[in-house]
Amino acid sequence: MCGALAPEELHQLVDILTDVELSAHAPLFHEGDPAEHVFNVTRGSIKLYKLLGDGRRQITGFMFPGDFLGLAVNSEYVYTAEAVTDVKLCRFPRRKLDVLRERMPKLDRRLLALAMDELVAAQDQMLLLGRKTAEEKIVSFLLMLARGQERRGEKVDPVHLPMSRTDIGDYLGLTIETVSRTLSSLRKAGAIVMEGTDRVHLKHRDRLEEVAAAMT
Amino acid sequence: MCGALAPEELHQLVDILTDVELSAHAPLFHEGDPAEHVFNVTRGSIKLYKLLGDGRRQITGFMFPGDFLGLAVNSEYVYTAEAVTDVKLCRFPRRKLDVLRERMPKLDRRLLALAMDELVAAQDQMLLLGRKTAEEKIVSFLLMLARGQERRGEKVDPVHLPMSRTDIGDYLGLTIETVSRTLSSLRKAGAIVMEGTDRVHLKHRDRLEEVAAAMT
DNA sequence: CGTGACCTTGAAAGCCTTCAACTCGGGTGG
DNA sequence: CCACCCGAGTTGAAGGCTTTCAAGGTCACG
Repeated sequence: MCGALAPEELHQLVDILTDVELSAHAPLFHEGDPAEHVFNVTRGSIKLYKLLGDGRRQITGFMFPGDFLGLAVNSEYVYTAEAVTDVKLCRFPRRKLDVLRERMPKLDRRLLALAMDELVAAQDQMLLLGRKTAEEKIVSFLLMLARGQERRGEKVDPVHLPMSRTDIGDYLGLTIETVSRTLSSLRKAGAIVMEGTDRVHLKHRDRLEEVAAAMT
Repeated sequence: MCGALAPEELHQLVDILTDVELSAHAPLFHEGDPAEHVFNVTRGSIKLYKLLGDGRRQITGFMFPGDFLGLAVNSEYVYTAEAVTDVKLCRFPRRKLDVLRERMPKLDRRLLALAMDELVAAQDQMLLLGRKTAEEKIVSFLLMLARGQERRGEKVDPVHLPMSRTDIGDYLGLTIETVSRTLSSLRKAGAIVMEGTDRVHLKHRDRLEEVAAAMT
């Protein structure tokens, strides 16, 4: 399944694509490491995060099959990447990618489109982190996961939560307790139905969309 | 001054570059508008923001001379842009840009580099919004402005705050009162010296850097 | 069936917000 | 010329949402 990034451009170079497997919670690379590879997730999920000096953590994104990662500046990764679940990735040497970009200018266009999408997502996340309440954050998160499942052609219901409550909190700027309490209150309000701790059925999705966007 | 984006690529096409001037607080475009142009700030500063349904606002960035803006998806702007101060910009039709990108593949590379830088900044901002305290946010913000002035070759001291307290709050996920109180407390602690309401002298910048990064 | 990791729930505390009043500076018009 | 007004900023006090601290529950695993 290696080659999801740009099949048409890469098929001639499959020999330098390497399949990589990681167990849940295994690190892929750390912020500041020399950025020698870029990756494509083919299976499972990965979290990207940054740390403050005292250990506070902000997860900047979760990556799912089809997603591309390996953002670097000055040849260093700008975030840490860690497997959430067991993961399969496709690895590609950055130097080769650079060579390829020279030869195939269209690749830059493709990468630009990816970067733009990520940038849009990042800005939505800023709005979430800066201005939404805990409930709005949780609802937005659930909807985001649902849309991801839709986009990848997976079943939409139930929404799957492969990550821990701690991870969810570190993604939404909340504590684990607030995440738990908010899910409970949504459940008690009938907005969601939990199936175990990692599957959620969304009820009245249109109403939830309104909550997430703070439509009065 | 039109042409800061990519002088070498664009000098043959200056005829489709248009200088634009805006008064303070004038809107440049709104989220959802058809994205017909891209812009380069040549003078003054601009804020970019997104709104929730009930009016809550998150400023996703401030743009200064040399910065490029006009991010769009599906030909629509994904944020609102508004002049903070009187502003001069260089406007470029997006369709022409697309034509140019066809002819000059290297332009995509340039744009990709810009998008990457913005993405890195966006992730730092997520860490700030999700995990930093009010004091850490304000200190980080002042240092960010200071670095911007350095990068553009302006005087570093004092740091200039062209935007209102409301704007600062909407950028940092705080209220105007918390911004004001935090600046006051930093002043009383001797960490900064205010010169009017819009100029700040940073004392012990190394200590402030530690506060911003939460180095224990 | 004990153990531990993860999750949930309760109670108290705290940081930031909300509400409110006051100050300051600039522009305007009497 | 100066009183007045208005917007922006500051400061105080009370309140609330989320965090912190603490305890208990659940489930997988050895």
